[in-house]
Amino acid sequence: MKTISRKEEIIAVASRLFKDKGYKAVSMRDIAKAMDIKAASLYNHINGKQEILSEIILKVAEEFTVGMKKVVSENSAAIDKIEKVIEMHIDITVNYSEALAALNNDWMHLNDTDLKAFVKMREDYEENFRSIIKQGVEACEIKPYHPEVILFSILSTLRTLYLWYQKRGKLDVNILKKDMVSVLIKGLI
Amino acid sequence: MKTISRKEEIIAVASRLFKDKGYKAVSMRDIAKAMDIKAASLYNHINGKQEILSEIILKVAEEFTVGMKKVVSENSAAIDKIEKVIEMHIDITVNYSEALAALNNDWMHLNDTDLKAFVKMREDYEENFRSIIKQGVEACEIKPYHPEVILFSILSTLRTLYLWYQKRGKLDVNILKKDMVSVLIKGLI
DNA sequence: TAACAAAACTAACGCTTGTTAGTTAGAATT
DNA sequence: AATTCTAACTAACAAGCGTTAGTTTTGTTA
Repeated sequence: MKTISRKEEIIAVASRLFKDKGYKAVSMRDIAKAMDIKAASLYNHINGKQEILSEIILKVAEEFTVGMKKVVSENSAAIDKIEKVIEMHIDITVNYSEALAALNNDWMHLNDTDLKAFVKMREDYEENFRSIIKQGVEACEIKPYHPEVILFSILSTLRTLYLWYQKRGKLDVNILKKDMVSVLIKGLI
Repeated sequence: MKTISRKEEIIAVASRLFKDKGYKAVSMRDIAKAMDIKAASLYNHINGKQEILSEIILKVAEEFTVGMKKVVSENSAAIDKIEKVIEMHIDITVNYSEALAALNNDWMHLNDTDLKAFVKMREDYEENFRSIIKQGVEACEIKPYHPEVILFSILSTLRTLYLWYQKRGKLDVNILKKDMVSVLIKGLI
């Protein structure tokens, strides 16, 4: 009986519109028109425009947080952890490809409370990733580049992946994982 | 006697504001307030909001186009060309760090004519880069990964560099170049 | 000092924005 | 059959938007 509620439908439609034009450039009337109803009707299901943005962004942000926590708690080599993070990132990209645009570009339009929560999650995520890389450098699993540059390089690639995943016609996930892991990691060892 | 005109001043201030909140979230009154004048006064120097965006984006886009053309015309190994592209990207990032946010996030709000021009430049740029990589793979200078994945990986990193360059307190350019070239290229050969 | 141009100002325009109030049609429950 | 609930509707609000017209200030040149 698992059907999607009207609220989830609004969020899905909004995600798609936000992806193309950005949060501020999409009006409630735009969202309503895309659903063939009037703007006022949206308020039977959601409390406001900002709430839509929160639901989109925080849901995915929590996925990242949970995924990272799982990887960190593993008892394995740093290089394997990095591989796991890359694969986790790709999985989330595939499952939430529409939401990632808002997460990357419109997070600053969250309300104060949600903004603080988001920034905290993001900082923690980066800090965890940084620790894994440092651990790998110290254990000599990874070449002694500046950890910050490695972190930045991998993270930029993963964070922009959603753009290419959509443009290049939704490639096969397993092939994608294999290629990305190769390109991003092989140079480090 | 090279002083900056009022128009250039507006564009500089707008770049900074667009970087933080995005084109659509910044009003003409915001820009004016940041310059301690009234919104209407801006129109003594510029024709409209969209013109500001065009000036910001197209100026940098042309820098990239010119830079790429120079690299392509060189008579050198593919791997050296890639290195040159990376260095060129870093130079532009350092010189136009404020403008790059608009170029990356707000290009879709350009007017029809400028939008077409921008998209064309961007496609040409990517196509040139792709050719260099293919050439490198065929000449066995580069490992035989899928060229598209290599292109995507390098380009995402370079395109997001402006964010980190600002956050990490404006690192030294030459060190940055050396590290980036290492991390991005060493894994390929 | 008078004339001029540059660049600021005030006031207002038509339009869009997010949102609220009150109403109505149809389906589900009693 | 009567009631309640759900989800749509119309109409309107105050605030903010980009932009224009007309006016005043300011600084330079004749």
